[in-house]
Order: sequence, then C-alpha cells, then structure tokens
Amino acid sequence: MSRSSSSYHHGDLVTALETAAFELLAEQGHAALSLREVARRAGVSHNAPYHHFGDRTALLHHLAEAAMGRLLAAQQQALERAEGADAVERAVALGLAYTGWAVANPNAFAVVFDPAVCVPGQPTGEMGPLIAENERLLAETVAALAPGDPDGVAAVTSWAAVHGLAELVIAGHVPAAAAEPAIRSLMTALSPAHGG
Amino acid sequence: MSRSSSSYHHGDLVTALETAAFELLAEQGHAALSLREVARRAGVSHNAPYHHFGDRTALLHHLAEAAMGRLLAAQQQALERAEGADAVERAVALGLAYTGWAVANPNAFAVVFDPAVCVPGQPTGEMGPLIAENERLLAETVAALAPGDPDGVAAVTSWAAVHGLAELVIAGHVPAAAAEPAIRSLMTALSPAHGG
DNA sequence: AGGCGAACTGGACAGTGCCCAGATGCAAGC
DNA sequence: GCTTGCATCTGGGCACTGTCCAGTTCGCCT
Repeated sequence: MSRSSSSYHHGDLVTALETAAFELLAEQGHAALSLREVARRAGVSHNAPYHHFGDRTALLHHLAEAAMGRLLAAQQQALERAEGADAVERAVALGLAYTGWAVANPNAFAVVFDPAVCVPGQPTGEMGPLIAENERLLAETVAALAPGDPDGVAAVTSWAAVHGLAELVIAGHVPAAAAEPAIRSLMTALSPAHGG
Repeated sequence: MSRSSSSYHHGDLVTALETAAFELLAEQGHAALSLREVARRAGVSHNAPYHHFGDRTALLHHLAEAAMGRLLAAQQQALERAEGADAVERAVALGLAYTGWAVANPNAFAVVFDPAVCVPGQPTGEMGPLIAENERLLAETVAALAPGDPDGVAAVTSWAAVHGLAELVIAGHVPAAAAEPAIRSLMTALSPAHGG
C-alpha cells in the first residue's frame, strides 16, 4: 500500500509519526514529547501531523492504543508459552508478562494509563475493545485458579497488584527482582489449594 | 516569622507557590501545570519562583514531597481511628486511606510517583524519609496479620495492590466502589487465619 | 548611617501547540 | 490525455512556556 516515495505526499505518515514517537518514548516521558520533534524525526513539516491527528492529545491517544496493543500481545504470547502449565503458573506468567513489558517500556506504559490522555469516562477508539480483551484474558486465567469469584474480586485484585507492581518498580520503589515472588505469592494466595 | 507584607519581598513565597500549585493540581494534571501560572496566582512576577526553585522540576519535586506528606498523614489518621480493631480491619483501613486519598487527589498523587519528577535512582530531599516511614507503617500493619514474611513479600504485594487499585480507579478502569472489597479480600487472603 | 546580599522585577530568546492561507500532486472525470 | 477536485503537506504567525540576564528593591548586619 502507498508505494509513493514522492517527497511531498508522504503516503504513510501516520505510521511514520507513530514510529518516531515510540522512538522518542524510549528516551523520555510523554510529557516531554513534542509534536514538532516527532514531525522533525518523521521528516515532515511541523504542521503535517495536524492532518492526521487533530491534537497533540489525539497523537498521544493513538500511541496509547498502539502501546496497549503491544502490552496485550506480550500477555497473549506469555499465555501461549505456558499453555500446558499449572493454573497458578499460567497466572504468574500472565502477570510477569504485564510487569515485564511495563518495566521494559515505562514511558509507553505511562501513556496508556494517563487519565489526561485516555479519559476515565468512556474509552474512545480502539481502546475500549483492547482493554476489554485484556480483562477477558485476565478473568479467564484467574477463574482457572479461583473458581468461586462471582463479582470478579480476585480478577480486580490481581490486575491491581500486577499493575501497581509495575508502577512501583518503574518509580524505583521496588526492585525489579521482587516482582516475581510477589506475583507468585499473590496467585497462590488466591488459589483455593492454598486455603479458604 | 516574616510579617513583611511589603509588596516587594513576599516573605513566604515558597508556601504561597505551593498553595497556588495545589490549587491548580485540583483542576488539572501536572503536565499542564505552568510555572508562570503558579507565579501569577501567587501574585508575583514570572521569575520569582526561580529564586526558590532552580527548575520547574524542582517545584514539582517540592510538591511531590508535600503531597507524599499528606498521603502519609491520611494513612496515619486512619490507623489511629482503627486503633482497637482487628489486624485485618486495620490493614483494610490503611489501604482504604491510601486509595481514598489518591482518588480524591489524583493529580497530586500522580506527581509523587512520576519517575520524571522523583528520579527512580535515589530519592532526594524529604522524599526518602517519607517513603521509608510509609513503608514502615505498611510493614508493621502487614506483619500484624501475616507474621511469617521474612522478605516482606506480603508487604510489597499489599502496597502494589493498593497502589494499583488507586491508579486503575483514577484511570477509570475500575469503579471506586470495587476498592474496598478488593482490599478486604486481599488482606484476608494474606492473613493465616484464612489459610496456609 | 551605610552598604551587602537575598528577594524580586522586567526584558529577551528559543521552543512549543495550534491556526491560517497557500502550494502540491494523486485520482477521478471528461 | 488533460483538466479539475481535494486530501495532503508547506511556511508563516500568534500566544504561551521555561529559562537566562541585567537591573531594582529592601531587610539586615556592621
């Protein structure tokens, strides 16, 4: 699609901007991400992005969707790798995939959960389905190890713990090595084999 | 101290700037917080802040310290109120104080845990002691309900879960009402009376 | 009383997000 | 094939920001 290498009409600017932005996110937080710098890296004028994203926030929202997609993919792959395993082990693998991706891509991760980017009220665009799919994945995995959980309390607790772990590791308050034991202890605590 | 109401030398600009900044944080995220707007609200020139904070980041760091102090105070008060109670109930109260304050002051909360403000490596200023005190409080409370926890895995897990819960509620992915059951289920799961 | 130095002022500069009018060139019609 | 329409891209401009600089004010110490 769009072989066009004409210098004027880029042809695939959205992707180019996304790539450039992720490149910048590898180096700095999204607060320091400037539309003009992204445009510069993509080799276009400072105004070109406005024809694809009405706003700086719109670009960030697009990045958030892309990042969420990657986070979800990382978890799906982890679950595939742990296909034959124990229910607890599968849950641990899922959690570790989440924290692992977050710690490896802290700035991209931050965009996804920034309330100023993805408004708390209603998720717009692809964000809703992506989050829903992630919740489904989690609910499924948690249900396999904590069957009696009508209101999904265990699922919420797991998500919160794993998410918080990621944030605390990124903020430097918890060493990265503490993630695995914490997740494993949580998952075993949730499993009925442990008690309750 | 410094009764000075002379218009030139403010006398207590640091406090005035802090107040103005927290006022702005009640309305918008710290990404949108401008030094000039803070100065304007404090009634001084756009350059006055630079004689107290070398940097925009320095102001944010100061705000982070102040916010962390308030978060800590909220938890201490909650523990005092739950003085005679059950170990689980005390832990729940502590957790609810954390999430409660965070959800009530999402933007201030975000400053505290922004890696771009409080650098992951070494906490500078008052931040270190404040975090340490919070960890002590948590470790103490968790130790009362999960005695055998040499490496503090339960404490880390609790912090992560409560922290993550706060973030997810703020981001709109979890309803605020889900916080209490989640925290209570976690704390009971950690207590040996429950199992294990 | 005199002067030092911290606190504050205004001006300036580069950089930013966003708006406007104009240039460009692909695709669809004749 | 040539013209025309329109999304795409360009450059300039504006208000705003963070930060630097030189000057002003005034509390405090000698």
